[in-house]
Amino acid sequence: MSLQPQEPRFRQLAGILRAAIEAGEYPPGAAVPTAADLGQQYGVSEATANNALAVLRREGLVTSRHGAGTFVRLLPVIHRRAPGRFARSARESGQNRGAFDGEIRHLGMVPSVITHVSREIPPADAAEVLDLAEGQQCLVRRRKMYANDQPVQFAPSYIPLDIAGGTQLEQEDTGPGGTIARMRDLGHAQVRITESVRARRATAEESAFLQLESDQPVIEILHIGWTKDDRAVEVGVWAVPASGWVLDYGWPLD
Amino acid sequence: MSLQPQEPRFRQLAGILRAAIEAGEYPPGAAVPTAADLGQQYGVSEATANNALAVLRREGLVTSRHGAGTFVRLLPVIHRRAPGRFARSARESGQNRGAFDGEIRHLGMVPSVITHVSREIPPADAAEVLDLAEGQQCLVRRRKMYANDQPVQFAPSYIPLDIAGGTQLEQEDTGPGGTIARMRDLGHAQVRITESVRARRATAEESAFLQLESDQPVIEILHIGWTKDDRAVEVGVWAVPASGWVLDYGWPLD
DNA sequence: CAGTGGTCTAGACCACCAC
DNA sequence: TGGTGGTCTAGACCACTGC
Repeated sequence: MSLQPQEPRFRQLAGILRAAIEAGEYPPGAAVPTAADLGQQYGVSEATANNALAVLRREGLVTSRHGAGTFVRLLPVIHRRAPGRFARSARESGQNRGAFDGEIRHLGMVPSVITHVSREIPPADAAEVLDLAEGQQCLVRRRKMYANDQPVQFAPSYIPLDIAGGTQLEQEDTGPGGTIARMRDLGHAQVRITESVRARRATAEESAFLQLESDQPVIEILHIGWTKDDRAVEVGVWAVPASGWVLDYGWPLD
Repeated sequence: MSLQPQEPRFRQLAGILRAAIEAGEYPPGAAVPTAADLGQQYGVSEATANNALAVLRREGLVTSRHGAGTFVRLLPVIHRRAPGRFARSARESGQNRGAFDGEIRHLGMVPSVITHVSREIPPADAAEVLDLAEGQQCLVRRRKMYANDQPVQFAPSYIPLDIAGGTQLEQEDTGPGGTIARMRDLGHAQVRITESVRARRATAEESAFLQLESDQPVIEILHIGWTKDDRAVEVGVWAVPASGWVLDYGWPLD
């Protein structure tokens, strides 16, 4: 098989491989041919074949293990149902992990979450939303979420210390109903959620945890919980691999 | 200035340029140095410098004009307020363009929209949501949206012909309140909206219109309008450059 | 140890732009 | 016509993997 000169060779080759993967010729977990093999087979240099594989890596369709090979991604796309997940009914099935649990189990995978709690100076954007003075600490609940032990979401949340200091919110396990229920108990009931979604390159921390290679972007969900007097009392700067998730939103129309 | 060997040179160089751009050293619209200049200055090959520029291109931070140079992107990030834009109050300021108009003008830019109406066989995903038989046509309202004459959103919407055929929905101008108001007049009032957001690579059509180079992904918004008997009566498969937009959602908490 | 991924260089070629 | 973007090759080097 040979390549036409109209579109760049590496892009054509990426297209051929993409089609083969989507057709199931290389099932999830399987190794795709090495750059050397591809170059041989399609009459291009190894560098060009590598370039084609890099395209697929950036799309999240394959992952490469240095020295071992290039493999079709294992994880199916995860759907996240946004408004529903924070409803009281969803929260009461286990500390706000109910929604994530369901979404992952629905795909036949085993979910797990590791929460690490600390006090830190939040990143500038979170500090601004929380209206914290420069350099002021807050509570950080850093959740790391996995499906079948593969990292799928990095979800740090920031809560002001005047609300959370010394309370159960500083425990790893916040008990039934999760942080939202505890904040309500403390007199800081959230009545409104906003989420701002964007694609951006990953931070070093996100990249390390999510095992992102090359230049795979993430989708950032800037999650904010508001009280009835419009104070932001919980801010989440959550990141998922851009290629691996679909975010579902819905609302009634007047 | 020289480069450390720990991180790949092209990535370090991309980081230096990114910092310079964000610091305003190269303001929007300005040309960044050519690959040859960068190679000279930082002691790397031209190919490596080009690779660094490719990183920034994929991030949407710069755009290249073949034969002319590489320039810092002109457009600021556009915020899209999702639930509010479809409320009756927003719709009544001019055929559903009220929300987009406001968002662009808010950035000090001039919005414009070109609508093209036709009958076509919709893409498979839209056909499935609309519950159309294979090969069956529907109405397509293809909206192309610009800010300062630069394309920013490609927004085709699909409506079944048993609803839209021969009605004002087949006109380019749907009148006050837009398609939602006309569908209500026709007895197909939408009572609920869902939107599914994902990042993916652009189709050929999207790529051509949005002038996406290299492998810039888009954010797809799969917008669905539902009637009270849970029929999907309007499906939009809308695409925006992933690097140029923030999507804002919000909802009340019980 | 050989195979593989990943980076880098030098040099080449072509298309396109501006002058 | 010269500068620039973009692609491609051949060849090199190193880190890492699995045997």
